[in-house]
Amino acid sequence: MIENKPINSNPNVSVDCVVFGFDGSDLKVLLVERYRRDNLDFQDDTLVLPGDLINNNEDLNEAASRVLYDLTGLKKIFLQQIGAFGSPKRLTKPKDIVWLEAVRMNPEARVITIGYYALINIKNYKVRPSSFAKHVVWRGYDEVGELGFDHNEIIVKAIHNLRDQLYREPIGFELLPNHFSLHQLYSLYNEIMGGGIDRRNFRRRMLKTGFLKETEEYQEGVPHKPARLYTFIPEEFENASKNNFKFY
Amino acid sequence: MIENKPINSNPNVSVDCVVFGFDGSDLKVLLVERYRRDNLDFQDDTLVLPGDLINNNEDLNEAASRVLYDLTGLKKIFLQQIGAFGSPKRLTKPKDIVWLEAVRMNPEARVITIGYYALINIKNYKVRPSSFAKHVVWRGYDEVGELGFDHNEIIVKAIHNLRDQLYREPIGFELLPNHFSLHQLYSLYNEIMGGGIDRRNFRRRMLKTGFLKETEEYQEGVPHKPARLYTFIPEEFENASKNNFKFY
DNA sequence: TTTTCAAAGTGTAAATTTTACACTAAGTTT
DNA sequence: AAACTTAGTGTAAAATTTACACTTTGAAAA
Repeated sequence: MIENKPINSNPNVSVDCVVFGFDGSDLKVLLVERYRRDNLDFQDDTLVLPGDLINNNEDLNEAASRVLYDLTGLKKIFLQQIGAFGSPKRLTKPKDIVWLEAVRMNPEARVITIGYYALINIKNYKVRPSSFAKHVVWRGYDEVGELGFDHNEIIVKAIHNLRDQLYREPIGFELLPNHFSLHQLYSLYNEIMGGGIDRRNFRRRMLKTGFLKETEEYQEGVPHKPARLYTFIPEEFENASKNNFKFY
Repeated sequence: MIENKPINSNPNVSVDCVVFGFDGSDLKVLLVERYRRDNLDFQDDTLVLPGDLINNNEDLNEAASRVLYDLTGLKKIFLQQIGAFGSPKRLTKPKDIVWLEAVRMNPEARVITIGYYALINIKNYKVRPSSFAKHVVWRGYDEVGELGFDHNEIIVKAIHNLRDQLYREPIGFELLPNHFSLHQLYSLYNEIMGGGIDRRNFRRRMLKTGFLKETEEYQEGVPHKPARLYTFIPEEFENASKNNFKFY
């Protein structure tokens, strides 16, 4: 199936997105089965990151947003560029070549990809009932196995970047519902940072920042004392950022 | 002057390098006068970052290294990727278009550039006596004026990245001679971070890290007490990095 | 040779931040 | 009513960070 892309698709530059989601205990990554996505007529169980060639008239961020919209139906997803991946060998695994020849108009073309990571609230992402969803799968970020192309490398970089940002920018909230318990927030941080965070100290520190506001809502349907829900106030964060703020 | 580039030069992807140098008190950036570099027959006083289209068979880092080698004669320069810049408008200033039409085989091509920053010991960079050097100029990093293309944006990103890394990775030493005084190191950090660092505390902290070793050498030719020179021990840094090291 | 100048080099006490740690409270299920 | 599960809370010790000023040393000038 050779692509029927817009003529203005650029053969040399693509974007690939590491979409993170948090299910309450594990940090997951969204992967696609490329042979099903692309309706190939041969078997190939390779998983890859969602991605595509860019169009010549679109910005890189736009391209990444487009890819995510096509995949999830979501707009305004949190997106962060993590850099360019351009090894001349990045598309030279045997299966990758087969795939390129089946799908690309010029399979020999040198392709540089721009990596992004995206954060979505996994609850907002409704798996579409159509065949569309059949090629999509969530995997624990450290259990993805060997992906196609250089996509393992991109995930590693994305994780680094995510950890780096987690205590500098208020990005964790992107992965949670609008109203969340401190336990959810704690689990998220603890999971992303690889464990070892003290629960009480974490709670104190987060509250001290002043950009969590308590709501009058509580957890529901849990078989124990329900936790109070909090919400993140972006304005307070902006404020704090101006005046020598230290998250941690 | 249309370029006589290797055929395998990729029309859609370039690299641009923000080369930082430190002269003892100011952080400088290396810029080129593009009309002189490219022997154009019209006047154009625009300054730009050193950069070039990549070749199809070379890695992105290789391309950046090549650009720096061509410019400075130096190999093994410290290089760090800072990301891709790909706005469709990034080459649309009037003067930029004139330049593209004079120099590029396909001036309309969409070009994504991969930004790098490089750190060099300014003393090692001998301005070549030939005409080669005539198009090169050092400028204070915050006094570069309006550059061609989107190169101001790239510098801003480079500075951010540099500041970010300065206390995490031992990159400051790249800008200094092998043997340096603590005063030089202090000035460097203080300049890059925008001032306000306490001199005594800085000295203590740096020594405490354990990856500075004192030499038996002293400053020479200064009209006051000569400072002891130190040297950076990469092995000690690697060591410290493994065991929960915190620079700051 | 003495004085002057400029930067090198040094220590401490107070404030702040970080860390380690365990029991009571509240709601649900049995 | 008892048992279970997670929510929610405080403190003291240790470590780190901060603020701050005088003495030393060598070269240059007088």
